[in-house]
Amino acid sequence: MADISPSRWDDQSAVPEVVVGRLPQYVRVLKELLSDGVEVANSQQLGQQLQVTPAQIRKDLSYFGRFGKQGRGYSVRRLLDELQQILGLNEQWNVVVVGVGRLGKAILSYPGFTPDGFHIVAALDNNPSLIGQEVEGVKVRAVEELDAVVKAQNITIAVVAVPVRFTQQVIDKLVECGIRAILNYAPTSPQVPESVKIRSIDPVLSLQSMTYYLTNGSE
Amino acid sequence: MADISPSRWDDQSAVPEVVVGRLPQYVRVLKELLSDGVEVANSQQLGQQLQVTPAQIRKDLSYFGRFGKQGRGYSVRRLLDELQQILGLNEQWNVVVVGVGRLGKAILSYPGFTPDGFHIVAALDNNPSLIGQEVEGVKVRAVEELDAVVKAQNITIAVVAVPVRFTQQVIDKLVECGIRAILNYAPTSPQVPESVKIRSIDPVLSLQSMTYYLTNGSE
DNA sequence: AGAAGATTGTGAACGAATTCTCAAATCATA
DNA sequence: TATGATTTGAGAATTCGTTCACAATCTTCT
Repeated sequence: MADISPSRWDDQSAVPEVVVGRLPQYVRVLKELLSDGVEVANSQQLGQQLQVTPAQIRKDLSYFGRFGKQGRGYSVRRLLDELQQILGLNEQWNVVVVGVGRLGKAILSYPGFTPDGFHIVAALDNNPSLIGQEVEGVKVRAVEELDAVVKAQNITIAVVAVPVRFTQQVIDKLVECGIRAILNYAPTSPQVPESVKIRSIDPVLSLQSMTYYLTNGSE
Repeated sequence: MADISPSRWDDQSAVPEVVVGRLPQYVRVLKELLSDGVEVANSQQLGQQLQVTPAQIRKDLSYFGRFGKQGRGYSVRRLLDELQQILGLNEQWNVVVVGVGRLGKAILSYPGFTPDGFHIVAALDNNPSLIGQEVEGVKVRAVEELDAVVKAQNITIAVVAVPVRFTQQVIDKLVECGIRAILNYAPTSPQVPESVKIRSIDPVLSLQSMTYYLTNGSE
């Protein structure tokens, strides 16, 4: 069954990570077009919306298949479906939030996750006065219950919103429990094994990379 | 005064944007090392913390000067100072938040901006029942007052936390007022002129780019 | 049905970013 | 002060990502 591949280090025709990073944006735009009643769009039009070249869109899509029609363009509905399939956006993803402080509460009350299939089904904290309380319809439980909660509720994704000094140890625990995707809100760059995906939400870093241009820009 | 340059499109020895994007992370790590009492660090050690190769750190820094000593490494304090200087992090940056809904309020109450020199000095909304109220010590004013507020309070950076459908028009207004750095929290990719820097905070996009690997990963 | 026009998909060319490599510089030790 | 061990800085080599260019294919119009 398996290929008689000599070296097993690198994957087949691996899709570059930058490409995967752009697909969700394509999905966004396609959804918008669809709700505007647009049935067909070509790479030129898509590129305009997204500020990328038509060639890039075509090349990106070509990693996954042939979704367009020459002389015409892409069926918005078809392409949207395909991309959602590729990204796994048809599934429901159960999410645990670790850390129910100011930030964690804001995340629990953020209405933007659910419409895209990300369901926050559990919340953990180590503050005794929080444990047992309900926040946004989710009962807060002790961090010690992590493993049980992850297994019981079939959780695959974790959102981390704990103070910096706890971040690494929390993430280590998450990895132990088999979590393979982490969204980190703490202002630090935690270490994870290669097999685990992590993205950090870090507004201060974003600001700091812009002040460079404000300081050194045209003057 | 101006150079007699034939084409004025590209800057001198422009620093790649990816490099600028990494500098704030270097600053983070250096601050941590300093507070741990570490006086000297070499590119190997820095790279370990940051998950980048030593060569990359040296190359990145070489765009800005020669900060290290052969056979020894970098003075943590010196390098930190230099990078903060380069990024303009010694200055105080005044920030306006546009949109004081759930998200805007969370941003106003986020304690992570101030220690890094980003001061939220104004908040705008178009909701009459919010205007005039104080949120986290900042009085909410009407969006119409944008221009006056930006001028009066010497604001250079804007944070946008309005509903998607208002985002582009708000950003257009900000650009008109001379704002040149925008941190956008709305789930959309707004268009800005080249001279304006924009970064988007978009947790859903981050999640969606990870589900790709959960769906198509090792199986 | 045939011709003219549009647009994809993809190999090739190009450009950008990362990593390699090593001379030059510094430090540590005797 | 000389020797050996480190480590930087930066050109060269390499890898990675984007854009070009065009054959193949589909649409539209007469």
